[in-house]
Amino acid sequence: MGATLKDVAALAKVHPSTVSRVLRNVENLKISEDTKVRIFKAIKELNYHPDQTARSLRLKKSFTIGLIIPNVASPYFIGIARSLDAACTKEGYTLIISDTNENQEKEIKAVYDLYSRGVDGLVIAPVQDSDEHIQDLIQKKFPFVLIDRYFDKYETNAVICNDEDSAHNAIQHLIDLGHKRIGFISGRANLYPVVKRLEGYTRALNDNGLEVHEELICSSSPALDDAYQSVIKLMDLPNPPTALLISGTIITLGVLKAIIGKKKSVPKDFSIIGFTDTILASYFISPVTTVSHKVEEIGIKTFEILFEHMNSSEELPYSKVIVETNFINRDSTARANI
Amino acid sequence: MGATLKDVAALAKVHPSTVSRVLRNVENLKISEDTKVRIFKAIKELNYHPDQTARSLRLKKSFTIGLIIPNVASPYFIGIARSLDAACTKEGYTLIISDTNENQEKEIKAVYDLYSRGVDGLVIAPVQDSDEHIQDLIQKKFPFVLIDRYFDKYETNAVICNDEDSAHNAIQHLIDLGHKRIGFISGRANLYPVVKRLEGYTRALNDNGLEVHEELICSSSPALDDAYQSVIKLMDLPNPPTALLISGTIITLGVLKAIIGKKKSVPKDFSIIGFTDTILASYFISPVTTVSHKVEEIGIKTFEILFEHMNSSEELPYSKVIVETNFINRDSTARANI
DNA sequence: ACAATTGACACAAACGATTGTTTAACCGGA
DNA sequence: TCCGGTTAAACAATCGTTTGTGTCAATTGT
Repeated sequence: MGATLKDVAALAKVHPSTVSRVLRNVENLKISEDTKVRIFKAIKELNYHPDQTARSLRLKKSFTIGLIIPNVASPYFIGIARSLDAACTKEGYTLIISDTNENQEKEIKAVYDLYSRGVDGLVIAPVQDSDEHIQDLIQKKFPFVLIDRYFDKYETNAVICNDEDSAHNAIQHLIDLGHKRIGFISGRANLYPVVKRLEGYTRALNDNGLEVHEELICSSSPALDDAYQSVIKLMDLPNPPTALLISGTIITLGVLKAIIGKKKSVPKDFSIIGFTDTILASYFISPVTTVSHKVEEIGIKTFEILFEHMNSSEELPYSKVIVETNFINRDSTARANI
Repeated sequence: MGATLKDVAALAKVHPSTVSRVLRNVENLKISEDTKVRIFKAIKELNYHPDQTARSLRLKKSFTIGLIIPNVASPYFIGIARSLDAACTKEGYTLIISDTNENQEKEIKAVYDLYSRGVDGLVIAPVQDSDEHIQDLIQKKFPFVLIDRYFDKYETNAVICNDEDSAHNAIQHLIDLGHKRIGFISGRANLYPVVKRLEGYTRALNDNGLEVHEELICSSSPALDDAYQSVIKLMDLPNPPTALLISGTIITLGVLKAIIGKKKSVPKDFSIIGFTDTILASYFISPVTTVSHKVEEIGIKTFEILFEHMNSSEELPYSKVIVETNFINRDSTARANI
């Protein structure tokens, strides 16, 4: 590599430890102006950059945190990543993003890989197919924060959204427009947000004295074409829904594809509300009314919690933060034409 | 942290070096089955994970590579990142993504930060406002590959696209449809791909005996609203263009916004061709015909080159790979109505 | 039966930085 | 002159691995 502390020390005719102290600006330690100048000159001359690996080893701290998300192509997770990255940078941390592609094995590998690499903390949006690795982190008292998804069965740090209420409100909106047969399209059914949204959906129907029809609830894979197939099936029902609540950006595209494929239109034939907003939602074939997540806030809160837990000497209680959502109306809903 | 080599060695009643050799499966060194078993048992029991930081320090190799891109929200760069990440994982490398937000200062910081952190190689899509840090890497003989963008003034490893030809073909397509006034909308004009596309644009017009009108060439910032403003101006010209070549996904959205804002439609009033495809382009308000980049291939080629350069003892010549593009017709172009 | 080989491991020095502990030089005061 | 107290900087151990070199016993060859 480049120059080391020793090289700098040799050039400045001092001991490496002195260089280190000057660089770290150690207090209570007098260093003469003269040597300081010599040291800084040597650093410039050799273009010295401290070896972070050696520092990490010695300090047992890497100023690095790991982010494990299921899909880096998702505007939602990328939004969180950007916000988290900004927060990290501000405090001198580097963010390592690991993409699991919704694959549990990859997630487990990522956790242990990043752990071995000595990250100071982890942020995880878990696949939720298994959780022993999460429990292992808990038992190791390793600092981490769950985002978007959560395990009801035990406590952890977490930053999640008020999915239940958001879904409830969205459904209420559709009911207020006169819709009675409302479909629910989502990705993998075991994901925490999907579970909560479905609870909100069910509660809203119940509150309004409407029946829950199982055949209107479709959980597919998060793939566009699977969502497409689900919606085609819904539309082919003898008594198809007139409105849809859709969980996820890519899935929303699958829904649009199906509607267009059937020569129907939004909101004339179908009212739809999506979950997870992106700037792109305004520019879809039909702009889509969405429940928008505050990705900025999620990233900031997440870092706050993680930072606290990483830097506290005592053991802190877990924090569970719930971030509110915004309802963004883009007129993809209309009064039911009865 | 967790258990160390020493702990494992103590439990297995051997010397740490023996554990290390067993783990690394060193050849030419006989270890009895018995001790091997004892060691693996100890590893299991202590749930030992080697400290990569210490390994990196000793080996002067971190099995980590850094990717520096201007925008993690861009489907194009994220596509490359995913492909690169897959290639890295296959070879046991971890990818660190750093987002510069098209900011030169951040890029420089990222380069030195990752360098200090001991990445074994870098992949950079440079902002191209300055390049001393790139020259510094060259001089240090540090392995890196430029992607998407390139500096004509010196040689480096690079994986770029045939932007000049692609633009030429796209324009030819429009000319064949009878268009004579064709606009060119792009982000920052100094970017290599933009320069090359503009060259292709100009060459195509010349080839067909058409004049290049400076007022039809707009380079804005890469922001959606700036592109929007540019197009509004174009449309307000006394003699507006009938077709547009657009460089970039977000910019394409700005163009669509402008067209819709003016109550015009695609391709009836304007034929448009975008650069940089994404799965989303099919689902835009108007599906857009695009020049599609093979992000998969870019990622794979990039890793190949970097891998070679990282692991070669001798000094290798630089590789410059040019990846072809695909023209994806989504009927956002039509015959000019003269 | 004795030297030479080899199998199976231990020892110790690195990698580059940090930090508690010494040391050396200097100054003032008695 | 000698002692105590500062000041300024050197010394040395350490973080967890890796790896060249020793070492000691058992085995082999003659």
